[in-house]
Amino acid sequence: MSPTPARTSHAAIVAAARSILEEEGLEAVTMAGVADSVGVRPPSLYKHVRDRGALIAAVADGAVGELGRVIEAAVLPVPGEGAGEGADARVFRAAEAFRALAGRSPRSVSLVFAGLGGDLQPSVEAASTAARPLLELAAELAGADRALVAARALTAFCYGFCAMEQAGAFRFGGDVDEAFHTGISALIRGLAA
Amino acid sequence: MSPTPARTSHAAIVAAARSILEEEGLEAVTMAGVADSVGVRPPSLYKHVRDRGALIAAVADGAVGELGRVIEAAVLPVPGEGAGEGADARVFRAAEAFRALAGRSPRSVSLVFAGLGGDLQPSVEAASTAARPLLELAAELAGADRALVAARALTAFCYGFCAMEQAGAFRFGGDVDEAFHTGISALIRGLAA
DNA sequence: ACCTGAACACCGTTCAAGT
DNA sequence: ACCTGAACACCGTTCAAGT
Repeated sequence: MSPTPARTSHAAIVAAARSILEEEGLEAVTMAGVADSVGVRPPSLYKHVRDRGALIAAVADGAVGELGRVIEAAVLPVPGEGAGEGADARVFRAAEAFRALAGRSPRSVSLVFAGLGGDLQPSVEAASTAARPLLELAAELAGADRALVAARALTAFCYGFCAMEQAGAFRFGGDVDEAFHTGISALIRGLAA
Repeated sequence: MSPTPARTSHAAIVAAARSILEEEGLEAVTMAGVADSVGVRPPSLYKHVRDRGALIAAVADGAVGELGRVIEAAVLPVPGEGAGEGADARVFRAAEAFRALAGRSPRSVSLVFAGLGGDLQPSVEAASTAARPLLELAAELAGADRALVAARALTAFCYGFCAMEQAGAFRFGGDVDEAFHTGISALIRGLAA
């Protein structure tokens, strides 16, 4: 029926863009490069995405979704722990999961929080579903009235630390793992007070 | 003597690049735009800077220097405070100074810590002289053996928070000032323990 | 010694033309 | 309905030619 069946798809294009982003950096996600990677010519991409900005925002949406799922899984109380774990231990695990994802997909994570210099962010819907598990846990840790404030502080620390780590900003030697663990523990302790 | 006197300079070029960075973003700092702004043609820039990457690294060097001076000033104990201030109050002021600079020059600050997606960072020398005042103060706060770890945690929180704030990542309402103050206070309290 | 125009390979994006 | 080549305005960078 259709005169020309689609030779690619929105999903394939976004996936190609994300893998180029991680492997070569944001300035390498080029309409020509993405087109090449999905096997069409650059102008064809415009049948599936509005422009380069919208494509990058779609990548950010995917990344924030993955971050939300990773944190949601990390936050579950581990079974067989007797009376159940404290919120502090579960926040610690969430922070470790954040950092592990940042280690695997550093540029996607930067894209989510800092837009990497552009102004394309994930959609508010994607961001708010991703944030829910941490917000609930933050309420347990710091009280319902301070949940938003506590979640923001935790996220800021994790993002800032991981962004600096991945950018190679810790250049004076020393134990970077220890700095992360000391920092997140101090923050948790201070927020629980 | 010289057949053609210089019509611009390294300093003027870096200053123009920085102001374009802050006003229009990193992708707008273009060799053509910078050349136009200092009154020469693009090829002339290559007599003063190696290439666009080196120019942006020079902007990062200037920004990290300014950050160091701003923190150094904020960290001085205020005179006439009786027995002298605690390290906690002075760290709090340093964090506020960081955030104030990030409010004035958000893209320069991101450039310093995250390279804004590229891999051009400030030089190690510029970074280490800028870091010195905070490292000394961190030693007072957390003990000499934990100074580096504490300084890294404080910097990560400040940078992460400010980067998110400037990127517009706090989109669920609430009081952003309160989140910053609560977070930095919690971190200071936890690190002092 | 510095500046310039011309040139090169590359961008993102549009559009008329193909199937 | 989707894909394509050609075209446009723009990048960064090089280089021979001017003064």
